[in-house]
Amino acid sequence: MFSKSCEYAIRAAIYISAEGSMEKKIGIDDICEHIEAPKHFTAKILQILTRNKIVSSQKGVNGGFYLDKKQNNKPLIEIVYATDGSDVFCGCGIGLKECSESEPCPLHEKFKGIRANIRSMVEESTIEEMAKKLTKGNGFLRVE
Amino acid sequence: MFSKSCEYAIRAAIYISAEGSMEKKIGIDDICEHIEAPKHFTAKILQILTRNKIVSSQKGVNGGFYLDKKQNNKPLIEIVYATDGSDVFCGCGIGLKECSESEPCPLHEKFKGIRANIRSMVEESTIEEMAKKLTKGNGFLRVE
DNA sequence: TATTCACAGGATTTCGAAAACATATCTATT
DNA sequence: AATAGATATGTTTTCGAAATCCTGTGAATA
Ligand code: FES
Ligand code: FES
Repeated sequence: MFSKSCEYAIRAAIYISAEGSMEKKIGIDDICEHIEAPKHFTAKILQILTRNKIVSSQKGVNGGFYLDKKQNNKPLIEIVYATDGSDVFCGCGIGLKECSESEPCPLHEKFKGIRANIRSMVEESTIEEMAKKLTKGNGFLRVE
Repeated sequence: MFSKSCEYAIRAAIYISAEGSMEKKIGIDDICEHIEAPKHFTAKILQILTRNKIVSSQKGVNGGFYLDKKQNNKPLIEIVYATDGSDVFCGCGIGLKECSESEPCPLHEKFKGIRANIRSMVEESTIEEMAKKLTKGNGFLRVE
């Protein structure tokens, strides 16, 4: 459904939101350990999020990643767009070059509802809301 | 969501159901042209469907693929299981090693509903029903 | 101002899904 | 029985996502 990049991106953003702040920036090693993701690859993905102003970063000593108030309130869909583009929300469920109402695949009617649900899921969930689950102990970003 | 193999498999099965019969078997070239899929790769996938008794095949002159009455009534989920396994129906939405109720990811509650819908979609749609859309002109397996 | 820490960014490698190839096997037809 | 036409099967190649490596750049601190 989502690419690995996107999955890591969502997990990383939530972790940074839960653990970090303007005063307490989170380093890449810390992030990767807690979300169980490959370091260099994750660093690259965080670059993308930073360029898209979804997370903030600070170079140098005591540097790291953090989210400001505005960024905390962003919905997850922004992360999906930044990493995977809009394909998830408009592609055909069984691989037709394009999904259309005029030449729909046999699954189209049932699938477009699901696609809309996926969109709602990431559109209506903010990074902060997800982070709150972590803090409360109701959510996890890695298992074991 | 589904792998390329699975997408081609679903499209191929529906096409065979719509166009073929015990008397009129469908060849690989015919199939690939009408569902716009790579020939050799699709042949390999049809092997899998044949081994899993989802489609029937006949070698030799005038041979090809077809579906008997029982096979026509099978739900698409059997194709998904044969090609992709059960991961789609039980994996975590943001890539945790495993999805569990005891250590759920922050998206778990919202995602498991979507996952169930995907399952219903392929569980409640039979190959024959999908094929019927083609015959009626309400469904397509390739665009342009 | 020199040094060190941590992110930024380009270049490269790895790995598995996707695709192509080559050969074997089976069957209707002559 | 020989042949031609079709699927079956094992092997190899391609390609892009995923992951790594290496160097550059900015900021804090001593
Ligand atoms: S055409 Fe397949 S989902 Fe719309
Ligand atoms: S743990 Fe992520 S979907 Fe269940």
